[in-house]
Amino acid sequence: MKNIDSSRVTIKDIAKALNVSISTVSRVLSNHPAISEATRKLVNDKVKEMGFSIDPIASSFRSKKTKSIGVVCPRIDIDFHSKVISGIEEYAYQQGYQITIFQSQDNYQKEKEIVQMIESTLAAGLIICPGLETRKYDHLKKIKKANIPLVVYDRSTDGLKTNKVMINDLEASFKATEHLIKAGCKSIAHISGDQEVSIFKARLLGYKKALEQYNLEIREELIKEAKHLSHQEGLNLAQELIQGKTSFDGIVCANDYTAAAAIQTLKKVRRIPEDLKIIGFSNYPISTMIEPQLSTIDDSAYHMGKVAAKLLIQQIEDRDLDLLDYQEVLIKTELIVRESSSH
Amino acid sequence: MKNIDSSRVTIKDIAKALNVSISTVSRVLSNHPAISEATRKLVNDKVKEMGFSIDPIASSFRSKKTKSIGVVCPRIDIDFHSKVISGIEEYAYQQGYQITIFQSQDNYQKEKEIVQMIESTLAAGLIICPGLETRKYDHLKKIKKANIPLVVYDRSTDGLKTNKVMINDLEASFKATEHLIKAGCKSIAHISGDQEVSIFKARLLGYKKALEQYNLEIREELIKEAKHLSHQEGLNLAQELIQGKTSFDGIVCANDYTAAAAIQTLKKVRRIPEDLKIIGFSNYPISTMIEPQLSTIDDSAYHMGKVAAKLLIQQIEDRDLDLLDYQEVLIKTELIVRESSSH
DNA sequence: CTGTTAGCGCTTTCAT
DNA sequence: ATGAAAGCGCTAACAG
Repeated sequence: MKNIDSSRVTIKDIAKALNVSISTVSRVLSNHPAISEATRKLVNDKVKEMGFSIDPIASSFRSKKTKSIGVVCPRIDIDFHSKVISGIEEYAYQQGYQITIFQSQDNYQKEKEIVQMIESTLAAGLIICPGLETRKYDHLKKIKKANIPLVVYDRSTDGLKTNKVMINDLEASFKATEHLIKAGCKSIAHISGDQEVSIFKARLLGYKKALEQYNLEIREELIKEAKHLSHQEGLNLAQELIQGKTSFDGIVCANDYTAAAAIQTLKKVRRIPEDLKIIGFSNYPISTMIEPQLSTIDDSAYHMGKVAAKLLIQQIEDRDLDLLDYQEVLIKTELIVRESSSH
Repeated sequence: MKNIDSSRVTIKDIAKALNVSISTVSRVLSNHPAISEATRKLVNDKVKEMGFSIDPIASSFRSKKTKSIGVVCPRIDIDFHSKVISGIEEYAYQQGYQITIFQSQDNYQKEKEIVQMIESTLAAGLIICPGLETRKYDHLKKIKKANIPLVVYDRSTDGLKTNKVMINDLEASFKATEHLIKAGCKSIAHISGDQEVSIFKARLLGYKKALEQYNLEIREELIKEAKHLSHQEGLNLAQELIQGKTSFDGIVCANDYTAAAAIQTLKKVRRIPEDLKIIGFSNYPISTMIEPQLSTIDDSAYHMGKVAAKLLIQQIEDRDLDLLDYQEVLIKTELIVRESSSH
């Protein structure tokens, strides 16, 4: 009758109803070993009967621990990030964690602000994909210093020793290029991404490495940089390639938008895949909707999210273990061969 | 020297350093009016000097208020939801709120579980897009009863009186159909979505309403349901339309994937837009990458997120106001005319 | 195995 | 305009 309006049942209410101490109730709730089966059952039954659920705020306040993971990415509505986050959420939820999401908009100031906020919020951990502008990592070093587990995904962070989950971009791009070579291409062009960004640098390197390894000449005039890897840029660069004087029979693109653009532009003047083979990167929805269907590299974004979450939660729960250690996980990508590169 | 390792500076430390009471410090921090300018400045300076920031957990614990908004959607990695969430995050962050995200996977049990958890977490509010399986709204009614502000987005929830933000699907579909009619189409087909889902029902209704209004006959054999609105279904249904005996000179599709499929299939046998005009729905990236470029309806997902967040935060902060009131906001969509329907 | 007790950092009356 | 003090619900020594 007392709690009729205060709505929330507390462990005190449970204890009183059962004539035990609040510690006993608290112990049952946290699965403390030193509790008899009898009282455990008694308490658990009462908990159900009275519809009690623990107040997570009070619990966090007291224990200085939360079940909340901060996630920072440039934008949520980018296909890749939304998939990664989906993976993070799924794994985290399963493990009893919640995720709180922030968008840095690739703005360094905002990213710092967010990270600082997360630090002061007593988050259990932080998963972040640093923005394009981010060159210094002091904000993340502070997180480490504050002893908050940290995982960086997708972008490399030179000089920051921390857990990282990344696509093996170099290997993936190598595989893509090698695939075209094995399909018979002798002169392969590359539409690359912003060379200020490590993953796009890696994709260019993978392309070059494959050419070298198979004794094909690297021709700079066949390498075109698309800063934003947009469809429109792809259209323009494909046109440039056509107009250039160096002939080519294959194109490795750093994403599927530019690859789709290349297909559209080039299929008007060449037969794909007979005379020209094209491969993209990321396995966007468009890759199956274009004709010919686009071969590509699946970037396993969803899987990456799961791995990032797993790595982080491991750290959170093994907090007492070797904190100085860190690992870099390279996610394997999958070559998906469709019509645009078949032979 | 005392706090050298306890890391966190508290209001107590500030108070001690200044020889004022903790209440004074607390008042300054919460902008209480009854504080002299002198002490306000004194405290604020010390706060900066000592690098103090308020402990949000302790604050929430004491005040029973949080700055955390729960967001529940079927999946984050669906283009539409990721855009809505992006909008929510942007507005919420600006207003000093954080968003905690959950995926129901369109699973009713999981959705209930999540909502219950959010309720017990003392969330400041909840924004939800109910899953496809959800037919009962008891879990949401409980949220309302617990006095937690609630906003539902995208899906209608019959029988639940609450704040809603929805696309005006009927009007949008009407506009799309009307556009084809005005462009000269006399016999228009429709590739519809799952008719168990209210928004797809509304799109079908909008289509029919337009035909009626312009005195065109509704022919059931020109209406094809694509349960999942996938590209493959689009391919199949476009084929069915070709093979049917009823001729048509326009197609209104319930999304861009099926519309893209229709274009691909039909441009082999008809001239688009000269002999056949096609319009999609949602303005997915693919709509500008296909040839001819696809006319479509922009669903303003990002804007919808902003509006949802705004509505919710209004409620949170005007908590004392008329709680029984609720509003339904219909988001205006935009007709985007591209090549596939021009005349 | 169980109970007693001391707070965590803050907000908020109630004084003055 | 400021201070004193109570206590939010829970955890975790410590004591038996």
